[in-house]
Amino acid sequence: MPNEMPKAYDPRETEQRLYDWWESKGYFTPNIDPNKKPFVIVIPPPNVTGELHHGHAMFVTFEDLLVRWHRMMGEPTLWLPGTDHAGIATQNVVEKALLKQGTSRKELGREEFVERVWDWKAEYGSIITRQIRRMGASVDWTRERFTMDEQLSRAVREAFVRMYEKGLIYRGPRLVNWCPKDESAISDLEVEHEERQGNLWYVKYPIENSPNEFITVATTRPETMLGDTAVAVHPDDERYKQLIGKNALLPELNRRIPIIADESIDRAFGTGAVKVTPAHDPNDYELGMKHNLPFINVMNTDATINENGGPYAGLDRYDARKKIVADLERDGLLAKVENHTLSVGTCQRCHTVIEPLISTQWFVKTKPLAEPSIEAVRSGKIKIVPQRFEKIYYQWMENIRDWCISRQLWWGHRIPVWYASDGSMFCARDAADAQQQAREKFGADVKLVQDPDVLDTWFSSGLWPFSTLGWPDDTEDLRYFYPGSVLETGYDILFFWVARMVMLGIELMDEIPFDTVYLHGIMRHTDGTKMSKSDFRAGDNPLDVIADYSADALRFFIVTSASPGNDVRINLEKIADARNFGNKIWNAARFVISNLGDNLEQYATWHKPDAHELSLADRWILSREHNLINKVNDLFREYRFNEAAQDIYHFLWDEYCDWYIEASKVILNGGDERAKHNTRAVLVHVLEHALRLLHPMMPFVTEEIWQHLPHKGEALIVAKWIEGDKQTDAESEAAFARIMDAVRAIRNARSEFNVEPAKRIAAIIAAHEHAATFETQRAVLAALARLDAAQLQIVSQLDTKPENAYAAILDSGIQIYLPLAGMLDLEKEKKRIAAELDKARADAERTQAKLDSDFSTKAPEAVVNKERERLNATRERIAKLQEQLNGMN
RNA sequence: GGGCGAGUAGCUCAGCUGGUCAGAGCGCCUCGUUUACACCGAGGAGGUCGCGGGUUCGAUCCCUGCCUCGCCCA
Repeated sequence: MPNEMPKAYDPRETEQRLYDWWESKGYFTPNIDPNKKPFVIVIPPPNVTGELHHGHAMFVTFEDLLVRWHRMMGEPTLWLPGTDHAGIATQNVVEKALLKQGTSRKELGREEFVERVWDWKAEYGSIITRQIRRMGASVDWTRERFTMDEQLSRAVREAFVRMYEKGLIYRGPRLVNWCPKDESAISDLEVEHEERQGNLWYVKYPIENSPNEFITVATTRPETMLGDTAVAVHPDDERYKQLIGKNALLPELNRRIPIIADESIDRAFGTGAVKVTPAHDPNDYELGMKHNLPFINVMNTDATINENGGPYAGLDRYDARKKIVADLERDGLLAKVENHTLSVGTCQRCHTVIEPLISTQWFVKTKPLAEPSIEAVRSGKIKIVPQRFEKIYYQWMENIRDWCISRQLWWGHRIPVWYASDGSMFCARDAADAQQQAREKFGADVKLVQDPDVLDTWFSSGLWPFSTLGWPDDTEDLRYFYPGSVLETGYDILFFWVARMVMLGIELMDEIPFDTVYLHGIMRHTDGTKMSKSDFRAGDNPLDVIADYSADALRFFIVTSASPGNDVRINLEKIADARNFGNKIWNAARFVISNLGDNLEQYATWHKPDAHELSLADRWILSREHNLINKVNDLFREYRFNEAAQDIYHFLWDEYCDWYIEASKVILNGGDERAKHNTRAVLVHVLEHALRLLHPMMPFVTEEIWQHLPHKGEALIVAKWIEGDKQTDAESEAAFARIMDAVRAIRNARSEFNVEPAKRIAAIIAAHEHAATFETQRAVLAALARLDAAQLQIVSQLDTKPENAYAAILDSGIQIYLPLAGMLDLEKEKKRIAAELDKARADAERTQAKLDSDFSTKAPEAVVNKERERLNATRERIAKLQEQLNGMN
């Protein structure tokens, strides 16, 4: 098996097979060990509205990375999957689908409609879980949940009842955001504000008993005039002072309304006088409360004008607007019309312009919940990463308003409140309990009717970190896995979801739901638009990208492209590059395995040979590997996964493949069996360690390669993570860096002079104090720079300069001569050397000036020393360049 | 009105607590059938790090003002 590695890695076959294998082995399910602290993430449950897009791939990528990392560290790791019923959103998509089928929600009736939604949920729920599997998510499917599961629904009722009994949930008429299309209230958060072009109409309101006198008000919504119950001006406004206390006559309806004064009126807006419509505007609502004005609702739930609108009753709000404006104009009461940009609120789900409407709804009193939630972050008990989101969190929490949680929808958790015919209200965990309460009150059984409304989806999502673990029951899972560890999600649902979980977790569990919030950015199309389920475009489905490039490639692209908290644009070229990377390490592994000989098993365990038994390249790559391990550990802990990914990429591609493997060929093709053995061991060991570091990002290709490599243990997914406490070997790194410099210089010259790639050339290297080391690397130099080993001279000093030779003088002062007789143009060479000399001199001068300045007294000693050393090296190089130039004259 | 983020090579973007940091990938140019890989290898060109001040021995990275774009909240 191990040696049967095809030339190109085939992810299509591999990924599916490995996922099934992992799952069947039970690796995704944690073992509850009371002696260990578990690592817990609950999935942000995707809405069952439709298929997942790349934005979901983003959370899968980061959460799976965290989870695989912690699992490898030996922590009992739970990543709990599930989906959200997404009340209003799902109801909307199903309604749209019904419309296409020529029917409608209302035509079907509540029961039949809800059944259709369950069908929808079944279909898309399974598509979603299939998508999550294909992305490689190591979630514990044995604990999969849905927000409308019976147990989770019980949690919702329990939470409602407890909070109701505590006075944290109340019911009452308030001005709410009303969506006329959904015919439901929505919360403040579900209103999206957008700038639109509109008009400002100036309307003349006649003054009572003064037929030729008017007060002109400016309004952006003339139709609400029907509900006006006052005109307001600023108390100090000289223009209107004499009118305060008088009455105006509402045009067209001829209602008598008072002219009142209030400090909040902006004298600069319009005419400085405004109409007051307490039942249809948030500011006017406040004014109405303050001045005890009547509240006249002029609209039906579908935004048509109701009977209070007199002659306009029955008209749609915009038709009414047109007619009212026309009538005003006819009556000479329209002073003027201006263009005006205004901000309108629209429904997040259906983009209908929302209508502020007075309606009896259920609310959560949020202040008492927000206070401890603010404190949880302020005290550091909850950490938000990146930290800048903490400020945003505070701003929202500190200005929080009560949360309207009732929805006039059919899909969702019914509000657990029952009414008797006299209006008495019974909040209960179930119908029987409500009946019992009623019996106690009335002394007899009475007919009860349950509140027809359902709860805001986010109310149940807010319970997700504990409802999924069995709450309100006292389960083993709840005791062991709550509170969770990290809550990972997009910053766009910080308020909708994260804040609510914190509030409800603290309130109902008396404990924060997680200690870290990691927020990632938004996935965007190439044109910068946000991906969304409601605007699903071709190419948005991760499965399509996975089919073309592999899940590993998609994931690695996401990890490398998403710097913490920043948005990402989907980029197929980068995904292709990530796929190429997988192929690259696949082929590196093929090389390694094919060079191990027959007894592979001896390389399954790493025994580090004594340093003197290792080649310079061996020591170098081991040190580089240790450096990588330390860095990746640091970066992982700081959630800087993109930087860790870049580091692993460059380590494997540039250092391991381009340099170490190439250097190892010298030994592998040589005759020193002992050295061969050691190099093989290093090749396996370093690759195996790198695979462990990479596994959380590219789980499939790493596992597949790992299974081919000699290894101890059953699977990479449960192999031990490598902690970052590794010693590095600065001396070997510097020594090999000089070899690399020499090779690069020779390659550069070869390229510059168009030396045939296959041609082996002669070289003289004056390596000074490094001559002995260079001598040991003779074969490596010859192989990598394609030198003729027989004509490679390594000396410490050169008595006479070779004639007609290309000269390269490295930063380290090492001189390299390539006898490229016949190819060299002496004059050109002089110019080249002279140019280098100029550059070096300028550099030295700059450094000297720096050292002569306050720099040397004020900068830290280490920094100053570094500059000094640099200056010395540059000076040595200058001397050698000068010498070279002199010799050419 | 308040707040946040972005403006770095042709493109897409990295750059941690200020000290070779001016980087990556792609694209571009020149070479290449070297027995892991053309989903590859070698070499190369390319940027006054939005603009103006300031702090500092030293700023892409800190402060301030401005411009452009995006987002959130009211």
